[in-house]
Order: sequence, then structure tokens, then C-alpha cells
Amino acid sequence: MNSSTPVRVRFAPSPTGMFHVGGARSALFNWAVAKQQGGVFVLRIEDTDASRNKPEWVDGILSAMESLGITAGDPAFEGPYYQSANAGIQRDAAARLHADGKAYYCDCTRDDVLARTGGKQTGYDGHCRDRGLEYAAGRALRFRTPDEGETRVVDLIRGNPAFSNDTLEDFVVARGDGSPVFLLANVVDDMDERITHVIRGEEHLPNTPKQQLLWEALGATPPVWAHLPVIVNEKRQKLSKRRDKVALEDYLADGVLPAAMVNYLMLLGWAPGNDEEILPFDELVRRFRIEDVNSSSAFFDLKKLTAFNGEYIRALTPGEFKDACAPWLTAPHAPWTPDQFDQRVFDAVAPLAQTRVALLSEITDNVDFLFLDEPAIDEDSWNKAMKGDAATLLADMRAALADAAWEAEPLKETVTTVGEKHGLKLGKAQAPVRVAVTGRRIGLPLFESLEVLGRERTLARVDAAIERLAA
RNA sequence: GCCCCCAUCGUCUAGCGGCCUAGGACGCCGCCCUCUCACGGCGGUAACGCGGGUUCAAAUCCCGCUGGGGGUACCA
Repeated sequence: MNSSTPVRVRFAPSPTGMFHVGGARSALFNWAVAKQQGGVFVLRIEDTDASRNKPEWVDGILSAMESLGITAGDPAFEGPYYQSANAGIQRDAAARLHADGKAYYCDCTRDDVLARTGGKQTGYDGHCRDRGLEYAAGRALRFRTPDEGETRVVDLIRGNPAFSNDTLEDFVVARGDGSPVFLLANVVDDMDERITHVIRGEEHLPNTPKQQLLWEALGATPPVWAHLPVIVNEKRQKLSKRRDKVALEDYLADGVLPAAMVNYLMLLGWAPGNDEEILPFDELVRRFRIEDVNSSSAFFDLKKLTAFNGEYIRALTPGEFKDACAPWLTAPHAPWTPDQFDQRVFDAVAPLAQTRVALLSEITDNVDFLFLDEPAIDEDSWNKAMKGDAATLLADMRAALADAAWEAEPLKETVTTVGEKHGLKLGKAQAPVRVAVTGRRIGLPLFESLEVLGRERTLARVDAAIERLAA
């Protein structure tokens, strides 16, 4: 992309729900283009369908974008503008279209059209084209599409698709109450905001010839388009709010770091090259080329997102990691009460947990045994670890632990020694102790855990296990 | 139905006529490291949908087929 005029892109969500990851990617790609080209990113809230919009959704969009680094404070950021605020010029445009004979009023109902076309869904049949109807309440304004020729649009991602004009129906631009419809409002706003490049989802591709015709009818030079591939689920259907987990907020709530999400989303349909994937946003922006975006749909792979997240978590400094975990350490995420929690204990084991969580929400399962009075015993772990003469082994462990110096290294030597007496290597010998104390067969390094747990609580749990084995 | 888009490992992709016995990443499987599990290291598994062309040469260009997907509202 190389323009002499300053690039102005836009992201135009409608505030109808949570912030969709597909929308997040569109916003990011637009943002990347704006930042890279020294251009402007316009945020426009498309709130023309009042029945479906709620003011609070706008705050959600703003804060979700903020978490991705698209901040209203950035010099490249412009807006938010509200589509509803442009109702005046949108109506003017509709009036102009009518005055110029490029649009006409129509009093057909959907049933009328269906009756005439025999139920075939070929769109509007042009019934009112030449009836010369004037406006009256209930009459919609339809744009008169060309009968012949084709409309070719310039699309940076998919070549330049052409649409035969005879397949374009005379679509509605203003409703019976005079209010502008999306197709028109969107174009008028883009013109008003001097948008040069429209980068949006592939689902808008069929709208493009109609909108381009509107640009031309309104006497303006159409923008350059770029239609991003849709993001699909495992069944390769477009991610939908109804059946798929699409809210950015939900992923963040699971402990996906925003930076990881940004990095992952940028790689959906595009690759930075050099066989590299994990890169800071600035670098992704530097390398980004909208022309290189793929045109085939991309699967939203939670496994890979999680892997990316693990990378980002491990790259955190110990301090950053502790801070990042904070939200999960208290209600409602934490399974322990505030007075059971001990920040110093957590800080001591946090570095050990850092390589073990791929999602921040996994932190609680790693450290819960340190704060809960009686951690739940995982039965599967118990059955595997308590085979054979676990009872006598645990009894010996208990006795040795009672006198051991309470630090990781001596504790390890103690368990090793007791294990040897039973002909067991450390790996086998530590298992019953681990399950007795943590409730699980897998987890943080055991001896460091015991050190921070303390002798008293360790012994009590070993005793409880011995008791259970005896029962 | 009609219009449009798409088609490289299971997934995300590199590839833009010869450098490809197709590269990377995730996943998966081994091995090493190791108190468990991770992390890390090493190795492995696995793809150009099919058929025609064009060309000395095609994953790369063209056509058809098949298969996916998107759109078909007085929603956005």
C-alpha cells in the first residue's frame, strides 16, 4: 500500500454485545495500517439500529480496544464518532439521490414483491422504478442500480472482484420513516470522515458493489477496499456469538494476556515472514502489509492461542507475573478465603508456578494446597500413589520428616533416604508424600512446597493420609 | 435458488515458474534433562483436493470439476 494522500482507516462496530474476537482482529489490522502509514484510525460507533444498541456496550468496546493497545489517547486515534450523530447528512444524501433521479420511492411490501416474483428470492423486482412516487410515510427510498455493465471494486486482498450490475437489486437506502439504512449511512459516514481504505470482514464483500455505486452516485471517489477472511470455528463456520466463544473479554477473563491475544490475532490470516511468530506489536506493525493478508478463512485455534500465552507468561519478570496473577488470587476466582491467603507464601512459589501455567486462571490449582486447610484429594492421584506398602512408607516418612531440617534440600535428602530403605527411587518415594500434602500427583516441586507449607501442616496431612490408609 | 469469495501438513501459515526430495509454528509421538508435572534441548509424524491445459520446467499461471465458506432484510 502506497498512498500520497494520508491514509485514513476506520473500525466501525455496532454496539450490540460483547467485543467479538473477529472485530478485535479487524480493529488490529486497521490500527496496524494506520500506525505503519502514519495515518489515522477512526473509531465509529454504528448505532443506527436503536432497538439493538445499548450505551453500556460502547464502554465495553472502548475498554476492550484499550486492552489491545488501541488507545483513544494515541495521536493516530480519532473518534469515537457516532453514526446516529450523522443522521442529518445521511438524510441529505438520500434526498440528493432522490432529487438526482438516482433513487425512487417505493411502497411495495416484502409480500408484494414475493408474490410478484413467485417466491424466488431474486431481490427487488423494480416495480416502483418509474412510478414517480413522492415521499409518504411508509415509502422506502430505493437506489436505482445500473441495468448493464459491471461494478468492479479495488480490493487489496482479493484481486478486484467484479459484480454484474444486473444481479444488483434496487436496494433500500432509506426506510419508510425516512431513516437511512446501513448501506447508505455507512457510505455517507465514510465520506464524511474522508476514509481512504475500508478494511473489514469478508461478510461485507457482497455489500461492496452497492456501496461503491453509492459513492459514485454521491459524486465521490470510492475508497480502496480490503476484505479480511472470516474467522471460523472447528466446523469452519464463521464464529458466531450464539454458538461459539467469541467475546474478547471471556478470553481475558480466562487469563489470556492481551499481548498474547494481539500477537495471535495478528497471525490469523497473515504471517510476518522469516519463520517468526512471537513478535512485539511494534515489530508486527513494521512488517505488516495488508496486501499479504490471506484470503482464505482462518480457524480460531485455542490451543495455539494458549501456547502463545504460555510463551508470554514465561517472558514476564517474576514481579510482572505476580501482578498478573493477582486477580485470580482473590474472590471470586480463588477457592480460598482472604484470611487463608498469604501473599508472602505465594510470592515464594510464584516463580515455580510460572512455567506451569499457560492460562493465568490455572494458577489457583497450582497453589491451592498452600492456602486451603484441607486440600481436596484427587482420587485418581491417590490410587496411583498409594499402591503397595504406602502405609509403612508414609509412616517412615512421617518419622523422618518430624526431625528433618525444614528446608528444601535437606527435605529432599530425607525423603531420598527413606525411599532407599524401601528400595524406591526418589520419583516413586515422593509420590505418596506429594499426594498426601498437595492432593495431587502432579504439581510444583515438592520440597520447596513443603518448605513454605511448614512442618506442622505437612505432618498433619501425612497423618491424615496414614489414617485414611488404615481405614 | 441466485451472487460472491476461497482451496499447501489435523490447525495457523511460508512459498509468488526452476533454490521444494515443500520451510516454520501449534498439536501429536519419541528421547534427553528431572523429585511429579512443566520449562528447556533433540528427533519424528503429517500437506500442495481432482482433471485438463500453458511451459523445457507448476504448489506457484489458465480453465473445468469437486469441496468449503460468505451474502442474499425498510439488521449492521
